[in-house]
Amino acid sequence: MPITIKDIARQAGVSVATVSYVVNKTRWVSPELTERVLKAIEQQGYSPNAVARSLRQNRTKTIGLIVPDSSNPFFAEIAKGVEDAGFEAGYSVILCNSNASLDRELVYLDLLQSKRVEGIIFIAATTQVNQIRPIVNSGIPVVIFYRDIPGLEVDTFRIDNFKAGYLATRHLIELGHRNIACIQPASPETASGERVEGYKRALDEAGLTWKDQLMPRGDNRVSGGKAAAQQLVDSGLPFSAIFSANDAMAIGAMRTLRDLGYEIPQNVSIVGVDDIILASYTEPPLTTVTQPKYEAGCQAIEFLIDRIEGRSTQGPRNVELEIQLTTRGTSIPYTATSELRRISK
Amino acid sequence: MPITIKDIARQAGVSVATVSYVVNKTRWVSPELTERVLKAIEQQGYSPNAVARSLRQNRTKTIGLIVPDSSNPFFAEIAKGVEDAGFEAGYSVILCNSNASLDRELVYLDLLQSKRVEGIIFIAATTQVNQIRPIVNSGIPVVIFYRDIPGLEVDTFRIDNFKAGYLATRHLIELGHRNIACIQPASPETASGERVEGYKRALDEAGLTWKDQLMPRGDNRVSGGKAAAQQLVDSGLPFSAIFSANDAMAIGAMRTLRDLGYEIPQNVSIVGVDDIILASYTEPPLTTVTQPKYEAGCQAIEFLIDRIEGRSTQGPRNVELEIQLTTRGTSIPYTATSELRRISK
DNA sequence: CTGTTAGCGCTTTCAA
DNA sequence: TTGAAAGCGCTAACAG
Repeated sequence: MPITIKDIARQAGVSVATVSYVVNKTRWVSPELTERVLKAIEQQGYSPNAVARSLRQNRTKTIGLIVPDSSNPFFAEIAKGVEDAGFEAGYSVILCNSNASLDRELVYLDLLQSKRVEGIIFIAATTQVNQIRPIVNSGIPVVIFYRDIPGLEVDTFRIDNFKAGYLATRHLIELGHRNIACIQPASPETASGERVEGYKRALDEAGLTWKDQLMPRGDNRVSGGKAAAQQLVDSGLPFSAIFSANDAMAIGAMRTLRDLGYEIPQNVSIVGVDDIILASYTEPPLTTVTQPKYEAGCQAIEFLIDRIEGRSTQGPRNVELEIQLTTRGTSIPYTATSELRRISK
Repeated sequence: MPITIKDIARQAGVSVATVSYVVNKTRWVSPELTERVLKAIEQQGYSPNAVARSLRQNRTKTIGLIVPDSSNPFFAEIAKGVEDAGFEAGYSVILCNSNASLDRELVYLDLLQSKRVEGIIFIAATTQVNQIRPIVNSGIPVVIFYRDIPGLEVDTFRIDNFKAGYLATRHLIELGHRNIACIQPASPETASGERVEGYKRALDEAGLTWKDQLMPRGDNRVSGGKAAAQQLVDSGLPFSAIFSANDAMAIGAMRTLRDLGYEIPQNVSIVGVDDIILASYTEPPLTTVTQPKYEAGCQAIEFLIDRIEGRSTQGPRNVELEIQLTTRGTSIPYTATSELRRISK
């Protein structure tokens, strides 16, 4: 039996309306009454019931954030941006991990709608995002990350994955590498599949060819990178550099190669994509293609709030996040030792 | 103007009560009516308003999670556990980053209370956590991490920080190290201050002495570890091993030492505490004292729900999380080369 | 300048 | 087996 507005009104000897008005400073109230109200609030430790307010005003000041895995540093950065900028604007965020499960995405989408969040930031785990349609049609603003939903009026944030792959590969080519392997994502349908296309294009333009045996697939995690690197070595083909479709796999590959006696970058150069936090802390630090994460999170919720508060009513905006090559320690010019193989220890 | 229960009742030709009963399966309704209701729901795309329900039932099925920084992998792991176990139990979580600001903690505490969350998991940024008192007294269940609040009826989760420092240092002593430095947290009042006490005790027991010059302070971040390592080297005193009060500083120290020409672990062994994700990915991987994070998050929300649902009404439970030494690559036996200094590059 | 009151959408008692 | 209606706590007309 928590304290309600009535209790305060009673003690202060005013109407509930007056209490509401002083709490919200939403109309002029005489100093005397104001003081009596504030005193009563203070004394009783009154905390206005936001649930009731939300029902009445039809505003929850809450948004939902759906990510595949909030403990993945990449998404954690985005989430932090969302939370920070949301806080500034007076919005709370409900954190939802889909764990890359479509089912769970659906459950959460329903839940968020039911809780009447005023907007949703959706980082879908698969390209199959049509599930979002009913929500969008119901009129609640949505921002989608890294996915394209043709024919849907939503703001989207994404990077040019093709360009990312292209930039990374081009960098290796400019360093003089000719035999450049590629660690691909498990499924070409994933967003980072396009990164591989960028890789191919860069090779093409340089008059180089790509070979299936030098393009093993991984599961997008560190473990997948390890397995892929093993395949690469097992193929027996020469290579002096690797483009990995993401940092996690690049890091896995680094570990395996080192375990097999290769030195990085002396024997093989590696470039990733994403610039996850781990990338700065490998030894040597990983050269990668950076994209904004925290900032993207901030911007996403700002877009959302713009729509929520009716500040932006035009058609969908598609933001292309800026990417850039961050040269660190894993990529060096091709030299005679680049393809040297150490004896396995 | 979203669809309400009335709209469904009207179309189905039943009372709103009946709609409510079929939606919640909370009393028997004849198959005919049930079907009519479900059809109407389907057709109109009705989503029950959880806000109204919460107001009526006085239950929000929501908990608040306050962490210093959700993008810090350590807290991110805990948060993931909270979210996962919360989801299983049907609870949503509002994510709150205090950014280590007392002010922001207070704002969030107020906000959560206002939103009528049913429980709060609070990872305070400072030891100054009395701010939580009013909330606890208001009757809402709270779980506190890593802090002690004498005289307050809250469940707490913590690790034995003294033991962590002791275990780590003991390990180095057993490896034959005699000159063991310590990188301390900036403020001895922080929880990890006790870790330093454990360090001292281990030295004492081994008949070793500690010197202030070999105990520089850092700011608990990677950068602080770098500065501290520099101080250590500048002191000119010999040391063959370092105990760092946390992993972040240990990682910073590793980088600086390596930059100064030391090899790790050949010239100096390092042990940290926390086992943050980065610790597995340094080169070599960091020896550290591990504590459960994801599991602790799960358990914390389960405790909370036990109280919320009245399943546990006894006095406060104080959980001591199990810690253990995880030996990886940065700690090796003392040898003649352990104190060798490389020429700075 | 302040108070009265309807009503937000839902659950649940009570009555039929 | 179902429905009518009160009421959760608050806001915001409207009235005075």
